[in-house]
Amino acid sequence: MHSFTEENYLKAIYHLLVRRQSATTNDIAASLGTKAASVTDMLKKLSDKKLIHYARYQGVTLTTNGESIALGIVRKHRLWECFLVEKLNFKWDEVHDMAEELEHISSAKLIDRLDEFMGCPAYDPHGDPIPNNKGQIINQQLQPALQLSKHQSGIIAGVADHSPAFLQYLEKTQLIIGETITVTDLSDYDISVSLKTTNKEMNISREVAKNILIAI
Amino acid sequence: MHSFTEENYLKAIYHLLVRRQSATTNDIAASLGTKAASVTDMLKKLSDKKLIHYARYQGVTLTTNGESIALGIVRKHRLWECFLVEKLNFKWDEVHDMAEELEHISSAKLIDRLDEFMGCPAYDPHGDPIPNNKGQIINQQLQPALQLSKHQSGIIAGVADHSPAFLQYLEKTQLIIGETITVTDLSDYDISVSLKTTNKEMNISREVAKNILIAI
DNA sequence: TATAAAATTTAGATTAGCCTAAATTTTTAA
DNA sequence: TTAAAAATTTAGGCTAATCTAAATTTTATA
Repeated sequence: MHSFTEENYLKAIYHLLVRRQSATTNDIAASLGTKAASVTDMLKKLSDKKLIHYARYQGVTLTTNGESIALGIVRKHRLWECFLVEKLNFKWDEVHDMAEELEHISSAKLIDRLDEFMGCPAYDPHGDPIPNNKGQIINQQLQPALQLSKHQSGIIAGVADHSPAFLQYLEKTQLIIGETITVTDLSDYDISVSLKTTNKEMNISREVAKNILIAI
Repeated sequence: MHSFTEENYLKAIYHLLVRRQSATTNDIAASLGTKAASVTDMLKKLSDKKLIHYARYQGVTLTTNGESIALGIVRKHRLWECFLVEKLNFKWDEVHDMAEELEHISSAKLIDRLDEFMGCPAYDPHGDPIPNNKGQIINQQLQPALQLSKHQSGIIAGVADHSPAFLQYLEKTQLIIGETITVTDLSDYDISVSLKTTNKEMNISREVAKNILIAI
């Protein structure tokens, strides 16, 4: 099959394309914690294998084949996260590193059985959609809570920041997936957003509001 | 931590020491599917890391540290096999290769949670004992069914051959872990062993009888 | 629109793990 | 007990993935 390294490159490229519509050498290096020169080497190899479209100095996109491998990795990552949270009782901020290893377990049969065991979930614990075994994935239309206008309500459906620190903050303040929030105040000169949930009212920073994603 | 390769060497050495009381360069090479020269290279490295006791031309043994790493890998392998069989409904002849990958997932917390989730099983689906999280393992006293004398009974508790072909044969003939068998005939010039189980009587070859392990 | 800055690629090395072929040591057996 | 066979190690090389430093290309800006 493909090496862990190749899989990680394809996944990083996939995420960059989804989140920023482009994947450049430097961006890939930053997201993998390697150097640009190493990325260039790997881009040549992935290009030779027809997993990416690559022209020197021009950035990359995934071929159909490359994208389907990337989606397979994403599927495994997210299904394992479901398992870790729902069956092994891990918190949503604890599972990323473990899933980062588990996503490279190769058996397709295993992942399909795991999918079944988990009841074929559509979303992982962070609200990210799980590709099915054909590589089809729900195209989420979410917006940052910061874009809600005063008195507008929405349901928390995802996060734009997956860092443990942010996830722990949300857990602590009960701003979790599925919760309905209503913006009570939002002013230009104030650095915070006021909102209420089912149980309480609170203030969050604009930075936090930017990273809480609302279903449209 | 340690590389997958190092872990695989330590595990192979552990199994050789358990099964044959010695681990030589050629044996290690054979069990890992590599060449003796490669093994020598790795033995030097493991010795430098104080994971094995190694003197040129003399074979190896594990240090306390090396053995505890090996037992950790064995623990993970066998717990994942339990999970695959009991939760994901795989057959006992299908799980080896998947467990071979899963055993390298590093998180100790994950494996302890998995242990708990599975109800802290003492044995894996093939009857092999599972080390606890302190590296303690039940020392099994088993004997090949071939050593039973005529009219003697015993309970199948393990297998000496883990190959899918052998496991499938046992499955098909219902000679599975926990089954009580009684030897009805066993003669020097006959190449087969006659026995009866709860439901039926049958003949098995001496080769098969040698690989079925009975609790003493 | 030239030129400085930023981004990217190339060149040349390094490390882990593996290999083959040759040399060495140990074991076996005549 | 010594010569042949077997086991093991050494020597020298290969590949994948990484790095730094230097060269090249693109982009931004004065």
